[in-house]
Amino acid sequence: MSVLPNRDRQAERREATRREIVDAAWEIARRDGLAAVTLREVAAMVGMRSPSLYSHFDSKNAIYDAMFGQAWSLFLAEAEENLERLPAAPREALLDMSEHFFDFAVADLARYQLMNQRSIPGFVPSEAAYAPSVEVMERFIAAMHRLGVTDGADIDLYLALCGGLVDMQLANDPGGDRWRRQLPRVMDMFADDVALPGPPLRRPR
Amino acid sequence: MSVLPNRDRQAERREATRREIVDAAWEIARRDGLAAVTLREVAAMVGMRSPSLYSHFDSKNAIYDAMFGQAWSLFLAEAEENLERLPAAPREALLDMSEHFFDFAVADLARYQLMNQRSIPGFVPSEAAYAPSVEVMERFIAAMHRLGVTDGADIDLYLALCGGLVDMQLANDPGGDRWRRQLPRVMDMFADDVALPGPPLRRPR
DNA sequence: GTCTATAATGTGATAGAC
DNA sequence: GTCTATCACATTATAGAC
Repeated sequence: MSVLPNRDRQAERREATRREIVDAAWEIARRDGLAAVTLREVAAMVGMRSPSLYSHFDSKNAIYDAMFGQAWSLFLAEAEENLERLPAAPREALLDMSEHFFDFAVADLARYQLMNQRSIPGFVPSEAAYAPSVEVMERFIAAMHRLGVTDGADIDLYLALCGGLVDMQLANDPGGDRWRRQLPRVMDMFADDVALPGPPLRRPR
Repeated sequence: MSVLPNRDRQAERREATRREIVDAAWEIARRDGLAAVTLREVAAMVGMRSPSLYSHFDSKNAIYDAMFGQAWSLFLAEAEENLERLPAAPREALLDMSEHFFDFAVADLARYQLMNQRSIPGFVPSEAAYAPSVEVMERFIAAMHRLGVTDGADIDLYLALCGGLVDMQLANDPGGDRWRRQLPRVMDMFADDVALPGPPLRRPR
């Protein structure tokens, strides 16, 4: 009878190479912008010629797709962790969630553009790469329900508030905290509007 | 003595051609995305070969630069108009401004990306193209002052609120009004927070 | 000044040898 | 799985006709 190894070393090696390629693409994207990624430079960074990349990815967009999925998977893992350890007080919990999202977004502009803006013409994430972002959304909505926020419009609003602060921070004060420090104020405005209990996060004016 | 014509017909023709080129670029950008603009297609649309474009623009980025300047100049013209005819009631005025910005932004995704997001690697707007956006900002701040909003942090917040709703609308409900219809609510939240007088725009919950 | 013709360089992608 | 060779095409630039 044949004896199968319990680990597929070849598949592991292959996965490691795919990861190397994706990491190189991230490095270029962070340095020069998402659209500045070229297959030649990616290949050079991992010690290949560009055609060899096609043994690992079907196209350049397939690399973007892997980057998209990886970014959302990472955020999903962080969000699971974050949502489990939320403060008991609803307003504190809101602030905690928003700060976590904000810091993740602001840490990497290229990543944020890939995850949340459609800046690469023709790139549409695959079902598989999209899945973790759906999962994030489901868990986020569940967490909001536990805080007492159940109306879809309220959740839409919360997302717009966080996203707006992030966008301004990235566009007009990268590396600073001019918009980040308004998070407690905005969370209070939101909590007041949806009538969440508890003392305000900051002193009223 | 020499008689100079009082109109430079040649310069006029030249300006008209530049405008044709920019319009063609907008058409492609709206159809396929900002980064999908190619000199070949632009040239073909205006009946030229691509090298001829260099008689009118120094580079592809110079075309983006003209587009950037044109978009902000158009918004400046609209904003001047809008800011002159604001309702007297501060809350109504806030809503009016935000709806105007929102509708302008949502009407053209490619234009919004060029104006407000850095999605073209290496493209940095020139001083001249940037000028109208600075002018918009100055006039907007003056208008806010007239409404009684003078704190820089409050103005930062207002911009983030509007931008956040726009981004969500464009990304998650293009063509719809899922976030637009929250504008009155958000304007009330803001007006309450900065203690603007007047009745609320919408019925409190 | 404005165009056509052409070319140098760089890009994503494919075919086929090994 | 990686390479060489090559493709089709875009970008950018120069030379020269008109």
